[in-house]
Amino acid sequence: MGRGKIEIKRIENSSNRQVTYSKRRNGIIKKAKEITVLCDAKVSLVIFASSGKMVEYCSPSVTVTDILDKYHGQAGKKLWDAKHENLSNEVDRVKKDNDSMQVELRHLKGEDITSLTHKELMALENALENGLASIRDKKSKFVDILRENERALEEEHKRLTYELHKQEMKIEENVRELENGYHQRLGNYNNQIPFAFRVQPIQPNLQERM
Amino acid sequence: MGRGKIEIKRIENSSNRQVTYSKRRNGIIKKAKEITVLCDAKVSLVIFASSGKMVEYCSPSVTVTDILDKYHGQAGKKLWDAKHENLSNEVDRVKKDNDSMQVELRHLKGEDITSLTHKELMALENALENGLASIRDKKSKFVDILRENERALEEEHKRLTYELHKQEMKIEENVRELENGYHQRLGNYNNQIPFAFRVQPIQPNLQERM
DNA sequence: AACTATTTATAAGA
DNA sequence: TTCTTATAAATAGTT
Repeated sequence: MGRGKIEIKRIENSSNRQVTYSKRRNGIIKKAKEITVLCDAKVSLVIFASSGKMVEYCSPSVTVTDILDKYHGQAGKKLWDAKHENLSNEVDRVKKDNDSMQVELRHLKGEDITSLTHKELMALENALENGLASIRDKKSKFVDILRENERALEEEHKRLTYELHKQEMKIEENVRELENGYHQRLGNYNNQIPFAFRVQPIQPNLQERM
Repeated sequence: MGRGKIEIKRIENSSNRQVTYSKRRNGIIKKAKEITVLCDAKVSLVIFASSGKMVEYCSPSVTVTDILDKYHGQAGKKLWDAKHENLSNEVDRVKKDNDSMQVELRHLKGEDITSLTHKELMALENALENGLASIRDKKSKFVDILRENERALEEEHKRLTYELHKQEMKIEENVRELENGYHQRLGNYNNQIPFAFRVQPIQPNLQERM
């Protein structure tokens, strides 16, 4: 890639060699940066000129630890971590917090999101907020209604039970009276009963209100 | 240097990213070898794919030990700092995660809903939908229970009404009989009444079931 | 260090 | 992954 093709062998002219070194070194470092960004890769690059001068490139987040791990197993990591025990502990602690919150979030959250436009989202947000609010409202009103219905039914039941009981008492009284021969009071008694025991719907509009 | 110019930014398509990684990794290694030969340089090159897989190139006669020795001399401190910085960054990053999750939780609970970003809104939308679904579910179960209670009460009411009606009939019959002078039947009649009108709780566990 | 003719690398498409 | 090929990028040699 130049005016002429070159063989890959040591450049004997020291000045040319120096120039080529400089150009290619920059080229390699540029490539290293690019692959880091383009491909999510991590690069550790160290180049020594024949003069002994060193240049290096490390992707963010790549450390010597990574290289040490390769050559010395976990020893290197442990060595470094020992010096950063506090920091590591904090990382672990906060990560634990993170995990528990992530669990909580996952419990509260739904499926993945398909791509929507901003406007659609805003509209959806409003709709959902309104929906939630009105549902909560509706729910609580509904519950109130049902509770009221229930209360009314229980009321009615008590009343009927009471009326029945009263009825029973009167019957017993009638029996006693009849046995005592007070025939003339039965007519009055009969007139007192029917009103209380008319059969009628208790909550005729209950379905509508739900 | 391809069919089209590309921006140096993360390649989102993972398959393209993998292919590009593979090509460029080979390219960088080739360049490293070339500069080694052409310019008498020494190169240590370690590349980690995002998958974690590592490849490396070291110029002949350069060992990692050599490089580490150099580091200890020239750049050791820098690397130590870099390591420290990485940990600090990680702490910061995880703490940031924490904060954002806390905010998200608050949002899901309906607090601080104003001023949300696009993504937050999308996530919130889903969460709200799920919340709605579970509320509806809970609501409908609750309604079922109340409906059942109501049905039972109406059942009871009907039964009581029926019993009262029966009672009334019998009373009328008694009246007729009394008027006709069938005094001896009243003793039997009196024995039939009490069972039906015992007062008892209709739904003793109603509160629990709500 | 700039310039540019050329080579080389590689993005996109099979 | 590998091959192909049009094109972008790197760079050898020159100024």
